[in-house]
Amino acid sequence: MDGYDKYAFEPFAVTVDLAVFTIRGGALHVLLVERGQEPYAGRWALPGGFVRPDESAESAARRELGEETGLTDVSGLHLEQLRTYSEPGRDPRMRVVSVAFAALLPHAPEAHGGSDAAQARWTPYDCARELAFDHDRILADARDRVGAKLEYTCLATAFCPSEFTLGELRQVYETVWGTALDRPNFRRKVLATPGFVEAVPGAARLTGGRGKPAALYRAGTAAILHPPLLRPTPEGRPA
Amino acid sequence: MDGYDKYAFEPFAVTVDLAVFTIRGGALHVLLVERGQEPYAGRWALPGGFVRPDESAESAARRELGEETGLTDVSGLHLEQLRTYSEPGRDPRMRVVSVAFAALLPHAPEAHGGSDAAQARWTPYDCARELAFDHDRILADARDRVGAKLEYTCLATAFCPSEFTLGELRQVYETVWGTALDRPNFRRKVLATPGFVEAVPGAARLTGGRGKPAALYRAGTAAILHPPLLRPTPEGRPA
DNA sequence: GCAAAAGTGTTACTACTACACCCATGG
DNA sequence: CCATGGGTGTAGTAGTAACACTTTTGC
Repeated sequence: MDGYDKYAFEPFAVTVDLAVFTIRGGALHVLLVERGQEPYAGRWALPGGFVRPDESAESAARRELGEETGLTDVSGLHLEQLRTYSEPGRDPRMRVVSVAFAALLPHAPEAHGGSDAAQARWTPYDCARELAFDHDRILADARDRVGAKLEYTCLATAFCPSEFTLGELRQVYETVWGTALDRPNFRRKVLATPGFVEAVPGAARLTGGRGKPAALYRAGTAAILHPPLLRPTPEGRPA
Repeated sequence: MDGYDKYAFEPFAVTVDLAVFTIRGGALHVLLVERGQEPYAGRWALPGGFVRPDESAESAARRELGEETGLTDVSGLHLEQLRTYSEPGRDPRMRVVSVAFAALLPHAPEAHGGSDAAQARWTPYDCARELAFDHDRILADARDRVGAKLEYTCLATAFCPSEFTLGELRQVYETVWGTALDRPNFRRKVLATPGFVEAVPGAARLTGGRGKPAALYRAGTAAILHPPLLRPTPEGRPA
């Protein structure tokens, strides 16, 4: 098993697949591209592409993210490796091993084709069904991971613009988790966690057109949330 | 980026690397193999090998686990995908992308060469330094992941034999985390979590030669631990 | 008896839950 | 004025931390 022979095994292709999430109109959206060729021609799929010989999977994912979203600067965006999908039959043509990533975007630029001709579109998560390859599963895994990470990390700010209200931050949780949170308790929890958010002095903004203007905050420097912000136990869990 | 051409890119080799943990004498140990050839000849490395054309990375990892440990049945052992390492220069000879896994073994069978000739040895985690390739980093990542998963899953029972005492289970936490836990509180926490452990009626065992015989338990059916069993905040964390 | 490990009890405190309530703004 | 969303207060409770204490074994 230790003999490295470049030709001892059938070559593998290595790709990256991206689950790019954003929140639009109170619903979780994911970026999909329409496939132009077989297999799965005409079907929607997660954006992605080959890892080039001179780059890591992380570099490839960030490059693809820029190409697909059309954003000029993707260096600050949160990009997280999920896991690698390697079942032998997952691509009918050849052996393709895919490293999956999740990305979180604050504001949704209208999707466009990017550098290649493929059509790209923001799709509500619940409508993203019957994707090409095993992308249904990758997408579901990505959402699970993002939801879990909201509990014990400060990841939620990655969905928000540089300045945001606590109501917008709470909407991130409610949208990803699909549950309502108690507003006063959420506020206290966030403010009691040092480094989660920092206030923008004096700034305020109206959110829904009505109501009291809300104070603005920026993302803090902390990365983990301790103690965690546990989602309400839906029912299936013990305790 | 969507043109699948098997020869458009330099071929990648795909391997698995395994961080196999066990607990021996109150210390966390990891299984290492000695490399017989360049590069890194004579250095210690994590066990692993190529993914074959007809198997997934998970299958390859379980196959390698059986070969390296000499265990006849590895089907029930906990095996968890960590992440994939794909930096271009991580193997000096060719482009190797490696999917890393962590495995947890209850009792430590004396290591032996396994099916191939390489020497294998259980090494205390703290002595596993200067490994081949980027295995230092993989090993550190594996330990971090296992430590984190002890907090919110029932994974700790994977380190224990089929019947174990609560003292042994507590030692798992203390060994992996490197901190002491309050014995009475740990006991209550574990027993208060439905499905974590189930009592073996009437059974008892002496643990340290002295002391009161401890009741025996088996691993339960629950997988997640809710609420989590948080490790004592070392200092670096907020709150 | 003494040391060691298992097991039980108790108190104080943290953190969260579920509300009621007030404030500021647009219509 | 009312509806809407932001912000504050507070009592009850679940869960944890930090002990003291008893029990059962080997030496």
